[in-house]
Amino acid sequence: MEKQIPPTAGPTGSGRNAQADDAAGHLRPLESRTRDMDVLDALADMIAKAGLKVGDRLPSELVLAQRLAVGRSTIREALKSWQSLGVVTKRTGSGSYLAADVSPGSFHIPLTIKLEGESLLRTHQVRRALEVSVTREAACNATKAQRAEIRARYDHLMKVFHSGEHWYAADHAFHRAIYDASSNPLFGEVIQQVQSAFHRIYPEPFGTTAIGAASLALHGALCDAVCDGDAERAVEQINLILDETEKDVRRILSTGALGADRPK
Amino acid sequence: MEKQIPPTAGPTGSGRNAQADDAAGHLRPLESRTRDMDVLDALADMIAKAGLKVGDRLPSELVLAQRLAVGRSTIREALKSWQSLGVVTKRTGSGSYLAADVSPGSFHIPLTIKLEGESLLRTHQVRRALEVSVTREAACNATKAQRAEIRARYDHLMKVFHSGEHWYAADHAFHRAIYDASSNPLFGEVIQQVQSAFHRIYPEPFGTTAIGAASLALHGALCDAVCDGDAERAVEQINLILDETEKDVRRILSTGALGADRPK
DNA sequence: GTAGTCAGGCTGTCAGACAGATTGAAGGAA
DNA sequence: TTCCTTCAATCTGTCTGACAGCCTGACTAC
Repeated sequence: MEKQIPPTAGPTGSGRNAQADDAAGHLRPLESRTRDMDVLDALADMIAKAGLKVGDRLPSELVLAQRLAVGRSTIREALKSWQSLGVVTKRTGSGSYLAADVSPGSFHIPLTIKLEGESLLRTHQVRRALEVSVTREAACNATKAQRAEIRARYDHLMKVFHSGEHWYAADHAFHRAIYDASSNPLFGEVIQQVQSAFHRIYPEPFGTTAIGAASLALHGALCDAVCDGDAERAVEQINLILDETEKDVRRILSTGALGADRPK
Repeated sequence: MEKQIPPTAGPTGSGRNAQADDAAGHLRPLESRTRDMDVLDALADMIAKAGLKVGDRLPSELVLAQRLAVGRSTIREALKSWQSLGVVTKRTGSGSYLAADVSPGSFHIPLTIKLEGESLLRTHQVRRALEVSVTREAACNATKAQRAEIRARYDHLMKVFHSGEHWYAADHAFHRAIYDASSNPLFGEVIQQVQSAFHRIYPEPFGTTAIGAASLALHGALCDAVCDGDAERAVEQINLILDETEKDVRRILSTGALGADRPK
């Protein structure tokens, strides 16, 4: 609560030699280039040039070490970094597989979340804040093709729902179409990551029982509003949908279905 | 656009053997317990029991390896994980330092962001969505002590500003007090992480030139509104503040101060 | 009190080794 | 032919030992 910037807190020098302190205040700790970082840069370069896609296998650690002329430990530490950041997945005895886009200029930040009793509700509130914004943007800025895509996704969701199959993926695709239609793809990224955190706490697809014709109707209204470019009505609808979800979350919380869950 | 869940995509089985697919849909890949994870669990336990705080130094790798009866490589890989997740900071020749709270039940998710021309603006838009919500919550739910804290932070900011010293830390502390006053600490976490991404793209404290009496007045109005519990006015003020910031961002973008920046 | 020097501790990196998992191909059975 | 078993090559996970370079604190000189 007190020291916001533990490292490099530095000056705030109050008194003598103020000018020197002031000058030092403009300095930032220069990151000592370690070897792992160089390895990661090289790998990112390799991935781009070789055109590796998500799911593709990377060369073995031994090969990478020999090619880059570094020890295998260094390669392993570099890959460990990417692994914990979700960029690659490692399979013992098999290899390392690309799990996210490493297009030049994409980077990764870690997000720390405390898991407490009401964390489900909290992630949901964060989601709501973002969903409202992204829905408004989508309604205002979507192109014609994007509106068509949204409608197609909704039609598909409706079909899947009525067929009695799993609606989860279709619902996901529908919402994702809305994220994509907003001019800011970052919203979708953050929402999906927050949702993934949500589902890491409570793994069930969740809502399986509650979704029904009512929810589907809300989705339909949302689809119409976004496609019509009616931002206010769209926001209203997404809030209603999120209200339903929140009701589910509260029900889960009250039944205490969430126990000694220890992620990671 | 199609496969939302690349790993474990599984069923969506359309047709025969639907029930079997249905059952499999409830399965999730069980993470093979590797040694690093056990090490991290042990470390988290140690940190909790020893009461280590942010900034404290962890035991040396050698000591940890001997105590846990594992090789130093294993310790190093575990710490590498935490390092890339921002939980610890490593200093060559010195040791590993705790950089984030590892309270039992906190976990971390990676966030992938693509860095493009307008990414500064995009992170700012995400921040706005979250700031608006957190400000509203803070205005509605803050306790008396929290309101007092907010006011104290503002007073401090004003003092620092008028003294001509660096206002960056004080401004940060002021906003953070508002995050803390909302009943949902997750907002603050996400905002700060998004901001950290922002500053990784554009490292300057930024706004150094633009902040002035006008911005300070806006902060004052925000402080008053939150302390009065006037949510609507508070939201209005935070939007005005963010408008100013956004103006700065657009100025930076237009001057092309952002060049071949390659984070990580 | 400031600056130089030095020893001990610690991290970064490498090489070599081995167990266990995985995979794809060879070979045998139906 | 097709399916199943077996097996060897490959790869990751982990450990050990080693050395260079950085950091820290203590001691010393001015």
